Amino acid sequence: MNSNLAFNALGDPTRRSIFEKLQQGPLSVVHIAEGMSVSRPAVSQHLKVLKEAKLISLKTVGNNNIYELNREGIIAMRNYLDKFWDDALANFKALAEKTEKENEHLN
Amino acid sequence: MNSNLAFNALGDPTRRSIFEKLQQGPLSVVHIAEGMSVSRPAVSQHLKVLKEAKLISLKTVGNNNIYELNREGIIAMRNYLDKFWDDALANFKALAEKTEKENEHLN
DNA sequence: TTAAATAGTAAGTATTTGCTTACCGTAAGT
DNA sequence: ACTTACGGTAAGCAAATACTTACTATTTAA
Repeated sequence: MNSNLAFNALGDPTRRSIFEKLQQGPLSVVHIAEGMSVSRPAVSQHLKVLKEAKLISLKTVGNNNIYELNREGIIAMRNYLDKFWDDALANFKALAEKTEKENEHLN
Repeated sequence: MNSNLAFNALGDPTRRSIFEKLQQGPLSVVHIAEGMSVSRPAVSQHLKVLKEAKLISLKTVGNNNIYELNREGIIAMRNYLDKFWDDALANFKALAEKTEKENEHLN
C-alpha cells in the first residue's frame, strides 16, 4: 500500500519541516537546506523519501532541482486519511448504539 | 506541538496495525498481542507511544487493561491534518493566481 | 576552458528505535 | 495461602535509519 510510504515519510521531524517549508512554494535543494540543522546531502536523502512517497515532485531547471509539493499525492493521502479517521470513529457510533440497545433489553 | 507525537506514533507499521485493530473495538493487551508477530511487551511499549500521542486511551477493569481509541485525540488530529493539507494545497492556488496575473501583464 | 555552483550517491559512523528476555507487582480464582 | 493470568518496566541487543564526509557529474559563469 502506498499510504505506508507517506506515513513513514511524515514520521520523521526533519522531513516534516522540509515538507512544511515547501508549503510556501517551490524551492531548490540549497534553499531548502539553508537554515536547517542538517547538511545538504542529508536533505537530498530526505527529499528522495518524500518523493517516493509521492508527497513532493521535482522539476529540473538547468542545474537546479526545484522541488515542490505533489498535489495529486497530497490529495490522495488526504482522502485516505479522511477514510482512516472516519473508520476509526465509526466504531464509537456502533458501540454506542449497541450499548443503547442492550440497555433497552433491561427495561 | 502535539501532532508531532501523532505523526511519530503512526510512522511505525506495527503501531498502525495496533491502531487499526482497535478500530473494531476496545481490547485488552493480550488480545491485541495475539495474532501479532511481536511479543506482548513489545505491544505494551507501542501502546504507550500511541497513548502519549493521545490516539488511544485505557480503562482498567480489574486486572485487565482495556485499550480503546481516543475519540477526542483522533478528532483533534483529523482537524489538524485537514488544515495541514489545506495549507499545503493553498500555495498551488496562490501560485496559479500569481502566474495568471503575470501573464495578464504580457498583453 | 577553467572555475564555481548545484545536487545526487557511496561509504562509513553514530544514534535511534524496536524487539526480546527477565523481572516485578497486582488482581482474581482455587 | 497459593497459583495463575494480566501487564508494565528494565536491561541489553540487533536492526534500522539518519547523518557526515568525500566523491562524482553536470551546468552555468568568468
